[in-house]
Amino acid sequence: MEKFHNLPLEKQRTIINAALDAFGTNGYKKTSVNDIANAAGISKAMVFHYFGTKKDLYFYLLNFCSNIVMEEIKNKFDNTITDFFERITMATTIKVAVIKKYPATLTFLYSVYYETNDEVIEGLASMMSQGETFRTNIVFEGMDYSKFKDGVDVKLVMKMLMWMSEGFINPSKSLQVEDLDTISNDFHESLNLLKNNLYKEQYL
Amino acid sequence: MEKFHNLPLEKQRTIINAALDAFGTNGYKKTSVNDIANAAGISKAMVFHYFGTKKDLYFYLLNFCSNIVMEEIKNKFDNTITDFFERITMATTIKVAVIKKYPATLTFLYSVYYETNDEVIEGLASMMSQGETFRTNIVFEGMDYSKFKDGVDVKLVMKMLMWMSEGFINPSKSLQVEDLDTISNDFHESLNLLKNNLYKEQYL
DNA sequence: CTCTCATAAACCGATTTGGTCAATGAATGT
DNA sequence: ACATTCATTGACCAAATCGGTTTATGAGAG
Repeated sequence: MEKFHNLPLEKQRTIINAALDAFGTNGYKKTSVNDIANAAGISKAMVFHYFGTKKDLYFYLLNFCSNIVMEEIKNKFDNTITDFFERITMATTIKVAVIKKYPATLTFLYSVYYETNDEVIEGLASMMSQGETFRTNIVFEGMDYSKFKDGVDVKLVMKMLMWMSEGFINPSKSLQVEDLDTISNDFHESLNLLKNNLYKEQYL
Repeated sequence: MEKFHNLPLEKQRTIINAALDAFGTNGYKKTSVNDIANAAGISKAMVFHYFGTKKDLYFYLLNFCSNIVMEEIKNKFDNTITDFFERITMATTIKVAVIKKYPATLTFLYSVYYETNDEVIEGLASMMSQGETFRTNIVFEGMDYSKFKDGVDVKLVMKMLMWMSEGFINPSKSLQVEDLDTISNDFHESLNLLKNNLYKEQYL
């Protein structure tokens, strides 16, 4: 692996992006090392030279993405914030930051979650449950629901926002990084719109 | 093709579902006829027996799905409805109906939209543009935006709803058909919530 | 003028690909 | 009872692709 890390950072980025994108969209089995090499603009032999085997590469990426996400959470997550919309905004900001670093990170992790291939699932189980509980905790735990107008079904609002953020960072849509700021602005404006209309007036 | 249509309908369904699912999740090139045969519980030879070639099957499915969607639109679409939320509700109802008929229809069509394989793209271009303009027309054309409260950015609401419906029918999420009614109920309730809070009082 | 080492093309056996074909066997007509 | 039809499949085919290795090249460091 030292071989890989001796490369110029830009080249590392290119290769990692190519690999994340390939695995993320096609899964472990359907992704060939050739796919990755071609997308990265290097020869297939180099991939093996850097990472050993296809499986090694896969787990390297998994570890790599986990670190990115966790680091971003460590930097940006503030559990003292109890306001519903601020929490969501925070979560989205984290997502956007991750995507800006390596665009296919979430697509890849998402695909890992649904991976079924025998050669890799064994190494996945532990990490999965961990991530799952973490994710729900981060969004749901300790939030202040009291600011909503009476009659507003907060669980429903939550679901709406889940759907929105799923559509918002839809993997399949060839999301350009340049558009990301525009879109995330729209998203934050949407949150404001909701807040303005669903919170009691005293909290606006 | 007569061969295929002589099969019991249930078996046709199984095969089509398997093929739509496979092509939809893995694209044309990465989907092998074996994948489809195995998922459908028949031998690979039968697939060729029924459909000729892999490419023939692909275009058969494309035509099949287009028909399903268009038929459902013909049945359920009412362009005299100008109310924003009723329009959205209608569109969603159509989507749900399509999914109930053949769960992978939209996933498949979505994947066709992003297909890049040389062997098939040529046959796709015309159908694509057609579907695109149709879809935007169906949602945007002739809608009455005047019922919203002043200050509500209708375009933004539109985007929200787009995101919601994307997340709502997220292909990757292993959406069970049994859950579909529950989820679509939630979706409709969400629409009501929005309507109640974004429309001028006189229109509630 | 070496020695090292990143790199890619050529190569390896094994598997998989799209597609065919012969053999089976259940149904049908006579 | 026998012949015919035909859906179905496992075996098969050449060609491509698979994960992975090896060899040849060439630029850079000592």
